[in-house]
Amino acid sequence: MTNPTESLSSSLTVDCVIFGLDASSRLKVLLIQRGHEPFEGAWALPGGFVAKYEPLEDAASRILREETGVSDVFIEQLYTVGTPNRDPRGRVVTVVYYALINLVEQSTATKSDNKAVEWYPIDNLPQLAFDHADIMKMAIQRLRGKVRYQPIGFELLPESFTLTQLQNLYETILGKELNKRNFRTKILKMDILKEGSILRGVAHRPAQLYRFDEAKYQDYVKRGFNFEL
Amino acid sequence: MTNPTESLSSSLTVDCVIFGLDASSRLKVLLIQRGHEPFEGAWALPGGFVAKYEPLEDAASRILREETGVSDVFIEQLYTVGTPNRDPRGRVVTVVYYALINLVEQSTATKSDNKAVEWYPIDNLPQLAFDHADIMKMAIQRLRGKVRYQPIGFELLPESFTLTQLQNLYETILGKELNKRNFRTKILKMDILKEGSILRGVAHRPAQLYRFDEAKYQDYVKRGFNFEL
DNA sequence: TCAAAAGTGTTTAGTTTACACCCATGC
DNA sequence: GCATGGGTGTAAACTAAACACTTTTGA
Repeated sequence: MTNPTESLSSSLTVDCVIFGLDASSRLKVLLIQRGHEPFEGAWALPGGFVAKYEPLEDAASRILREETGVSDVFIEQLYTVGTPNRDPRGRVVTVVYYALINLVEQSTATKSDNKAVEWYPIDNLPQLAFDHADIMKMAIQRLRGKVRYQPIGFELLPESFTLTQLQNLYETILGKELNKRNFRTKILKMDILKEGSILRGVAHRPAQLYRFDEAKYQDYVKRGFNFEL
Repeated sequence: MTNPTESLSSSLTVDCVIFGLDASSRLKVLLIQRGHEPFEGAWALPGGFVAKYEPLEDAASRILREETGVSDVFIEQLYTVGTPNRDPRGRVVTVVYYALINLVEQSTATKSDNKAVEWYPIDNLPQLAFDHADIMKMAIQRLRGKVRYQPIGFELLPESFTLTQLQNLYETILGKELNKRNFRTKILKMDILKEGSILRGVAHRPAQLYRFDEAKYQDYVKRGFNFEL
């Protein structure tokens, strides 16, 4: 039952955990160094206020765009934190989103408008401000869980990718090695990839490029198919 | 980056999707009939305001307790909705939680403090107020997804239960029949149930009662075990 | 011709699926 | 003794795991 006649004044913000995969299949996250108290000098997740009539997800997309110049990428709500004293200045409720982008194709123009902005590998994060370390942990956990039964891994890769790249991605996120033979057999048997061109100009046997066939996948889903790796 | 110096005044509420399993393995949800505009007469999820210094989950637990008299049960954040016009009276941001309780053991004392309160089977819901139909859909989807890879189903059953009850629960939530033989083999092989007494006084072969062995489960989890059904 | 990564064959162990059957009880 | 769930045996089909091997390229 919602009765907003007696309204609570609190700050509503949105933070973004922006995951990016670099050229060498390292999973990174975008952090911003705080320029003032509290936590001056510490690194924090990019975030900002939700405007008066702004949908939450729009706010998240806006922040993502402001910090990376990127739009039209995977973005999804992660969790809402509202512990009363998480910000020393007063009560702040923050809706956290996470986004997945590819660092090679996207021009990762981290507009350095006099703020320090940095991509940090997720296994080597600095000290984080507020409760952002907890949030990070949650985000990674969510990514780990979700990547296994939803085809979101493709969001981190370039449009066209090799099976080895895909496997590296899964190995990075899941934190364990996978058997090449079995990985290939399994993913190809799902029949949700379409073949593209051949990646030439490498000092070894050229690889077949694939892209995720969204339409085909949706079709299979309708018929009860479940992605699972 | 959170800087609450310029603060947005908006209403922050918490709603609860309270799932309950009745004696005949029907999955139900607790709804409240609205006594005033907007949506007067329509059914809605129980909810209420977050107090000034109240943690979000405490608010959810409080509402759950107020409506059902129940505490110390499974409760988890589901999603935060904040579409600008979802409440005709102004902007309301709602953090939705879902809870799992057992309707047989818990005294489901739906304190009828002059409000109409009702348990509705999830496959036969009335017209819902606000965007609560969307929220319900999300909650069911989450329950469906989560029940397969987290041992949360036990939260809906009494402390002691038979394997048939457990299977019925899974069949209800997943919406499909499961093979008795295979279900039993699989769940017992996980070795996370401990045997209890025998359920006597029934007009058929008495059943072995089991209870979920939380400690053992946590132990297995530490060693990399993943619940999966 | 060699290094490096792409890509394939095949065996074995384990799991899932499917079906059929027996068991213990109250009425 | 029969209806009603509780509970088990087992064969066949399918997957997963493991390992070793061949292929194609640039330098």
